[in-house]
Amino acid sequence: MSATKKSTLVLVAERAGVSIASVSRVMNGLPASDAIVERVQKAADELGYVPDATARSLKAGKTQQIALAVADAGNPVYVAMMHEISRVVTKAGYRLILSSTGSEPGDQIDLLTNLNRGFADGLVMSPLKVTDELVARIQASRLPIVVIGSLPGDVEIDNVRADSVRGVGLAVEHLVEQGRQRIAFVNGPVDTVPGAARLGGYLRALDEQGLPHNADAQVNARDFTYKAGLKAVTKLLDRSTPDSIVCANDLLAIAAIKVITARGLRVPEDIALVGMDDTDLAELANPSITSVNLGSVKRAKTAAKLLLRRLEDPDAPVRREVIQPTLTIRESTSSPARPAVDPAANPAARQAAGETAPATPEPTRNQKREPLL
Amino acid sequence: MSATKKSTLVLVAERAGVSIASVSRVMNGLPASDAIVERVQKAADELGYVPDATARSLKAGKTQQIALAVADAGNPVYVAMMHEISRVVTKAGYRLILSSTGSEPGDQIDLLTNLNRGFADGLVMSPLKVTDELVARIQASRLPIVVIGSLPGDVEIDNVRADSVRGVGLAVEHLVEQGRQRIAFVNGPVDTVPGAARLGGYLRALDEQGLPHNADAQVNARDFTYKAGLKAVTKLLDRSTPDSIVCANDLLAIAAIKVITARGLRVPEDIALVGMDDTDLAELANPSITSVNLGSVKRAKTAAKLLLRRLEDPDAPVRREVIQPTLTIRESTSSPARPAVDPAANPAARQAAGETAPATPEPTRNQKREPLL
DNA sequence: CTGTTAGCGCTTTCAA
DNA sequence: TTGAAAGCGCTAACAG
Repeated sequence: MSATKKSTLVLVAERAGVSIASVSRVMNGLPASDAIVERVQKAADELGYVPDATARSLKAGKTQQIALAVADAGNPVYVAMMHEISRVVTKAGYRLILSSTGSEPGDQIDLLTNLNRGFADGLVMSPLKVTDELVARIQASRLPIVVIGSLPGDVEIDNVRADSVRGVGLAVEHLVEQGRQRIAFVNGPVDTVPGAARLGGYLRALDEQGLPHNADAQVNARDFTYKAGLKAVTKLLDRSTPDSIVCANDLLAIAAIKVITARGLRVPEDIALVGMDDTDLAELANPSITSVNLGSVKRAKTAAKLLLRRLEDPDAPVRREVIQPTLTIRESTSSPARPAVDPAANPAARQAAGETAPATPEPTRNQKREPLL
Repeated sequence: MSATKKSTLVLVAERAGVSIASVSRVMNGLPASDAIVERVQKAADELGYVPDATARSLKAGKTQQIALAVADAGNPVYVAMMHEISRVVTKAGYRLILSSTGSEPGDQIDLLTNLNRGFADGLVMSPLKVTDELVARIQASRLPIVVIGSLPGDVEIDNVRADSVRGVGLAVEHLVEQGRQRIAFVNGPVDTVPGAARLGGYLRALDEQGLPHNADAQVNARDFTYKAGLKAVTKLLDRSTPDSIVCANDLLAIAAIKVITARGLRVPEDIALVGMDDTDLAELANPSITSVNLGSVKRAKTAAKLLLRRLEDPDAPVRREVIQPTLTIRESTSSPARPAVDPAANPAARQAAGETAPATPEPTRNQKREPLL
């Protein structure tokens, strides 16, 4: 299986007939006479010597490793962020350690304790739930930590977050512009940071648009997954007839497509759909999903850079960055350009007009309205 | 930002009034008198002492870290494998280092050199392309390496692979059973290990089924991505009229759905579809995609365990495992089972049967067919 | 049972 | 310029 034994400074020094200090200098490009450089290089090559990372770390007090902790590793948006962080820190000469944690604050706290073992020089984390204790622990940490996601008040922690309130606002505004009035909301758990923020954004956006709040038009999935989304959307459609839905992430939006089309309704004609996170899934979906881009990649990149900055300057002032959202418009909200305005032939327009049922019978009506699930 | 300075064995020893050896023993649960245990524990608690991982590593010659190198980190199947490996090694007390590499063998070779720096105890890798040099380097590696994916001949490297030839066979057989005869194949690059294997499987399966080879019915996407898939499928449909397509992975299959529906054709009625890898995407797609499960999670798990085994027994015999594929049947190949009841009256049932539109004209039909792209 | 001591492999004064 | 030597924080002989 394996081969040549591991070679060390000492071995190289012996072979080159110099001191270990000289070998070290040559390996690090420090000044040395040509003669020594040459002999050391030769010996090192022959022995296939490469400096040991652990020994270096011990000596330097740095590991060149950065840890990443995300709660919901199954969500494509975190995968995308992970890749971006990996890219940035690798370029800076760091290795990335994946510290999968559960979604509970306790898990993250365990991780913080563990971090003190010094296996990494810093941490990027994106907690789904933030408790006072977690915040306290982060602040008390000996190692630099950058948090992705909203943090309460004015805690002095390097932080980069999305403006998801504004993000939901963009979604709602867009739908209103498309003539939608009954805008439902499929959220994840509201005891999570994103869940709470997105709900707040939804309610605020309704107010801004002068639309009424309607409890029946809101539903919370058990978590931010596709499966939970199926249940939530089913529940939603069982008790209300929205002309559009804002989903708190793209997975929930995909679930919405499934449920909607399974009921014989169409996206976007009958129900328009906006997702959030603007992950690859939004593009892959059929129809593709208009999605609020919360700048996940940019957040990831910024977070990584913030950490690198603090690593080289521990006394730099704390930075709290907010990434502005944008809206990527796709098929799920593209209003069908209908030539003649015959409400009966166009359920979306009909609903937009605030009419729940036409006075005259209409062929597809019963089929479409019939509750199926 | 930070807080209490780092505390070491020495600090704890001083505070407890004992030797550092005693502290070490207590921290490691080695025999010690109750009195000492108590005093050390107290001192350690007060100082918030946790043993330093780097120092331990240097002493022990082990890092408790495992590196993972996958070429195509964007592909959901690798993400799934990553999670599984993370799960398994974490449970065994290892940290996982993500070593993203490019798809070229050169990148992987660089990584192997780097591995010799000893930042990890072992490596799990899944190279997209395998050259003789890469194989040689793996064999010459001082550290245990497990390769996920096919390896040439009988090289003595711990290895776990999928039987993708059989996998494609399952797909083709299934389609034939569904009455499909003109089975096209959308592959990725054939200069990759999976690309080559899947092509081989396709040709062989055609032979076994007594179906003719048809060059027009085969196309290779530039890579295994959605985007490349769009192009490839477009090209395919421009020059042939298959009644079904086997796609070399789920991303390509999703691309196929897009292109097919954009042309006003239906999946599965006009063209049935089988993907490969059986990722979450296959379930999320609309219609959901029948997919060959190549045991990615099981492969990942097996690979991780193989590595752990070798870590504790470097002289264990080399193992080469093959994971058998299965087929997960979903909507994209479900033959429309027409119920006695009038399908038009029940859209959900129609959908569940995998039928997007009935054969006979029906009011909403045209709306549904309307291509959105 | 407990303390002393010698390294793990490296970087970095400090002298020469 | 080069070498000798002192540790980084820990574990594991080895004495006592």
